[in-house]
Order: sequence, then structure tokens, then C-alpha cells
Amino acid sequence: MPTITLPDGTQKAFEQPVTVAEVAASIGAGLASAALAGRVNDALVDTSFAIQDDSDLSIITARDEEGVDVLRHSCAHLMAQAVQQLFPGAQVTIGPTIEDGFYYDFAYERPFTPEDLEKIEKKMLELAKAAQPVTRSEMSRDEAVALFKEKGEDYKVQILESIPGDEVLSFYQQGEFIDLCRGPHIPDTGKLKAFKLTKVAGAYWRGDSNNEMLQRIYGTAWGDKKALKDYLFRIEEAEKRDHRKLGKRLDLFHVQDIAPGMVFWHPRGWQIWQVLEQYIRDVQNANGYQEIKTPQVVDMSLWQKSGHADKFSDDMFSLSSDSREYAIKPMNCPCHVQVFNQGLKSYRDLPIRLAEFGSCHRNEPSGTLQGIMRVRGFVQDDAHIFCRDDQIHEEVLDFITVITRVYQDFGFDDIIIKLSTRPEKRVGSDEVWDRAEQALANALDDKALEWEELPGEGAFYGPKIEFSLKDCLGRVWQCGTIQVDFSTPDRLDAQYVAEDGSRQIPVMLHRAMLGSFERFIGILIEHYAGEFPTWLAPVQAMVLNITDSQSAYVHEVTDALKTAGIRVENDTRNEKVGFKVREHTLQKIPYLLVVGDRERDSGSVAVRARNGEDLGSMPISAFVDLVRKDEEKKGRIA
RNA sequence: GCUCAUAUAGCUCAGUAGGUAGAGCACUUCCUUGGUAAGGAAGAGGUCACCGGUUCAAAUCCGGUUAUGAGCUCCA
Repeated sequence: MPTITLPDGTQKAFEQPVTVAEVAASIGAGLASAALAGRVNDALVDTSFAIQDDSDLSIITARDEEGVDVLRHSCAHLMAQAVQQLFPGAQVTIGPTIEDGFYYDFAYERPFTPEDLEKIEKKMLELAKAAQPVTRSEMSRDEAVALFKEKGEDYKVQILESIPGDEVLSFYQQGEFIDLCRGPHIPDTGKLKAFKLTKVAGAYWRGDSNNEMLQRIYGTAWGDKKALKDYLFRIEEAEKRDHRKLGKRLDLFHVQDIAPGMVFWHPRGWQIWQVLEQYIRDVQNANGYQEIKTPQVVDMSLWQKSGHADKFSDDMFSLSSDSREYAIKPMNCPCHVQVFNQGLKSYRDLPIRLAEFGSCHRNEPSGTLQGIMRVRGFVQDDAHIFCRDDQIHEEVLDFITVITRVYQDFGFDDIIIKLSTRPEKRVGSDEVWDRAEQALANALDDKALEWEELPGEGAFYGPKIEFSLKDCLGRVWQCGTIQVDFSTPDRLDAQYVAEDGSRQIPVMLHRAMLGSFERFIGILIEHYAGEFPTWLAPVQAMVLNITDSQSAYVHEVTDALKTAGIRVENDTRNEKVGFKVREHTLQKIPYLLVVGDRERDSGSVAVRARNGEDLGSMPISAFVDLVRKDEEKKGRIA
């Protein structure tokens, strides 16, 4: 005789065990048809679940996040059913939910085509419309193995065989289709109304590149058609911000097949780079860093000693000259240790913070390249802090302060922070690891930041914090990092003289804020949709004349603004002012300064902001003040 | 690196059944001197990514290479 307590506190008593669906029906017909699943004392269950004892219950519908998740998972099953009906012989493997949707991996004799996707989607709509009941059943593992062997589902059999033999497993069935699944699932396929298949691509069985490649079909599913439409619109809008498209349209850079994975920066793109570089330089100078520059081509022996040649030789550009073997540097750390090693260092000198805008080249596998986000030649805002291990905490604390402020200057408030701790294979004593991990965790907590721990994901040489930003397509890009390294200084013979006169090995902190300039600028292009705030805009103002009779004045204005340090260009072409306004607005230039006879005669400029707003006529000095005020704000969102 | 797709003028893209290429914008010249998102006319511009094959004939069909895109794997 269970008593059910609902989220609003009301209680309902039942004479005998009652299902989630029955409780929903007792509340109202609307809820009965909207119910997708239930939460009974924190456990998600099907609507057919029978509640035996007194319990808390909430009915899960498409309005709940969990409800949408259930829909997505059920949608993956629906897709698998459709695929098997249309393509007999296609084997199912796994089909989880992901952000915004789901996928399912199939093994089939040939790759699926976009036309296949259309057919599958059509079949899914048909199967959904039939409102097939979805039923749960249980089987022992061995029964299940026998069943799926008979069906010829080799991959499912492999999955089942990796599960302990005594476990009772749950299965979900709709029509002839049955799949191993924890659930819960929707009560019938008629609940699936808003979904779309989005793409098909290869994916390795069990995520291992040594295994065969399966066909992965991606889809998206939502609680209602409007949510689906909104999502598709969001994707469309996001694609318009693609840094490759904008990079071309705004004439920032290009890439060319004579240098795959390398960027040709155009004047306007390089201008952004220079502003960014000077900004980081100023931040570092203000925080106790010393800037250095180290060689591009370094003898292979250094990479052997550092251990990189062992692990990454395939991904290093190497060359030989005069019977010596060299590598183009894939990273800066070993070079920075060489700078540290010049001269004897005292404990009084620590911490020593060496920074470099370090140009690195890595021969990344061809399939991993992507626009300017993932390239083979890139520049890191790299720095290495040499310190004692009791200084780690404070250095990390300072770094977090600085990086948070830097990200805020670009208007990034949503930063994903992860702390990766000791892996199984590692160097250094547990005691030192304890201290290093504690130092990182304490620093994050001292700053009251939200962070997630990734146990075992640290580098072999030490734990690390990673700072990631989300781009407009929801892809997460790791940018900043600070890593503790107990190993490299030792391998490369870094030492300092301690208080007692003994030689000690310093700890090395690797850190970067932007990560790589290429990637960061790519993210900025998408983040701002090409509308760079004034302080970053390659051209801050464009001076336009109306007729030829003001062209001398245009040059006067241009010179005056240049002298004031403003990035200004002019356009004296024989075109109508409307044409020029259109063109430079499309180039996303923050301010257009129109000058006609009126402005020339009064020594002023008519200012039009990028959003079309008319700021009126003002003296040149007033416009300079306007730009200065803008620059102070940087990219901060007011 | 793996799977699939794509590669035509500076850019965005057409090119239907194999018969040696077309539009818009940009560019050049001329007309136009016009107050805030496209004034008009004429002209020039391509070894159809590269290499090979089939064919009387290939941008088009086939194979290979390179690059790019989506995803997977990887990322010191």
C-alpha cells in the first residue's frame, strides 16, 4: 500500500502497487500522455515501473532535461530499428545520447550515404507514427548472448560477453527490434515528434584506431518541434560565424596547399595578432615575467634528452645538414631550460619566469587539421616558471588571477576548468604529487572557482589545470593551462643552489593563457562574429569623402588620427557614399567617418558607428577621446 | 592516420545525356561628383587541383596523388 509523495508535497495513497503511468493518470489526462519516465526516490524509471513502497515521485516529461535525454536515447533506438529494417545485415553496436542529440554506430557492408539518411529519417517518422509500445524485459547474460548470437549481432555479443556472467540485464523492445539498455525509455515511439538526422561519419569500434571502422549516424532530438527548429537555426547562425569564412571575407588570412596546416596572415589579420601579442606582453611584464627568444632549429640530441624524440618523433619536422640531425622545435620548454642553465642560480633568484612567443611546428596527422584552430605551425604564449615546490601554490594562485582577468577582457565569462591528477605511470614520489595536486586544488578553491577533477589524466611529469572556452558551435577548445613538471628540469640538468649550499632541482611550471595565437584568434573571430571590439579591430576607423573636393581634407583627418595612434584608413574612391558605407560596414569596421563640405569647413568628422547609429559631427579630438574610451573597456561585456 | 564527401575565373557558385566553359560580385576603362548599406556602360579574365587511363572526343566516366570539409583516433 504505497503512499506517493509528489514534488509539490501532495500525497496520494494507493491500495496496491501502482505504476508511474497510473499515478500520472490519476493526476490528469494531460500529464498521463506527456509522461515519458519517472523519478522514484532519485532513480529514473520507465512509466511502466510499479512502485511497491512509500516513495517520492516526479513525473518526467519533455519539459525536464532528463525527459529530453530519454527522448534522445529512445530516438537512437528508433533509428537503429529503421536502419535494420532498411538495411538487413546492418549490425547494431552502441547508441548513446550526446549534447543536443544522439548517435548510433552500425557495422554494415558499405558506408551510408546522405540519401540513405533521408530514407532512414523517413522510416523513423513512419515507425514513430505507428506509436509502437516500448517494453522492458530482463534476461540473464547467457540467455542474451544466445539470443544475439542467433540474430548475428556479433558486436552486441562482444559487449554482452564483457559483462560479468551473473548480472541480470535489461532489454527494451519495440516491434521486432530489441536492444540491451539500462533505460529508461519512453512508453511508446509516438512520443518522438521532433528529430532530424544530421550527419554520417566513420567511427572506430570501441574508440580504438586499431579496430575496424563503423558507420556512425548522428541525429538531434528535442521535446517539441519548436525546440528542434530553434536548434537548427542556432546551428545555421553559428556556421555563419565560421572563422574560415570570416577570415576570407574580412581578408585576415589564408591557407594554401603549398603549406598545409600553416597560416598566411594578411595585413588586417596580422594587425589583430600584433595587438594581442602586445597585450599579453604588457600583462606578463606587469607580472614578473622576462621575455626571451629561443632558436627555431635545434639539434636532435636535445629532443632525445628531453624524451620528446622518443614519444613524438613521427610528429616532428626533422632535417639534416652538414651531417647533423636537427628538429624544428615542436615546443619551447627544453630551450627555456637552456636559458635557465646559463650561470649558477641561487634559491634567492627563484621564481624565475621566462616567457616566449614561441613559434612551434608539429607534423600533426593530416586528418586533424582544421582551419586555423588546429594547425602544424603555431605560436604559443608560452612561459616557464622555475621555482621551489613550496612556491607552487602562490605561483598558481597568481596565474589564475591573471588568466581570469585576461579572459574577462575578451568577454569570456564561461570558462571550463579541469584539474588532471596523477596517472598510473608517473615520475616523482607520492608525497611530491600530494603537494603539487593540493597546491593546484587549493589555488582553485582559494579563487572560489568551479572545477572538475579528471583523475589519472595528468601528464606523467605532473598534474595540470586546463582552461577551456566554448565556441559558437559548442565545441570546447582548450586554451590556457598551467602544469607542474617534476621531470624535465631533472632530465635537462637544471639546478639551483639552496640555502644550505646544496644543489637542488627546481620545479618547472609550464603555462600559457591563449594557448596558441592561431587558435585563439580563430575563437575570437567566431566569438565576436568578426565584429572585433575597438581595441582589437584591425582598422578602427575609415574616413570617407563624399566628393573629390574633400579628398585633401580626408588625408588631413587620416594623418591627424594616425598621429593620435588610431588605426585609420581612408577611401577616396570615386563612389557614392552609400556604396562606401555598405562596403566598410560589411568589413565590420567600428567607425566610419564621413566628411563633406560641412565637416571640412568646420574641421570635424561625422561619425557613424558599426551598428548604424549616427553619433553626429564632432571635432577630431572628440573622436580620439571616443576611441580611447572604447579601448579601455576592451571586450568586457558591460 | 582512418571513413565519407568535395576541388570550375580573385570570391560565391551554375554547367543538365561525354562534343574543348557560364552567372553575379570583384577587377580595368569611360561616363557620373552623388550626405550614410549596391549609379550606369564597355572590357579583360579559366591547361575546369595535379598525374594517368577509357573514348573519335573528358570539366563530365575510371584509377592514383595532393589539398580542403565532416566525424573518428591523436594532440608534448
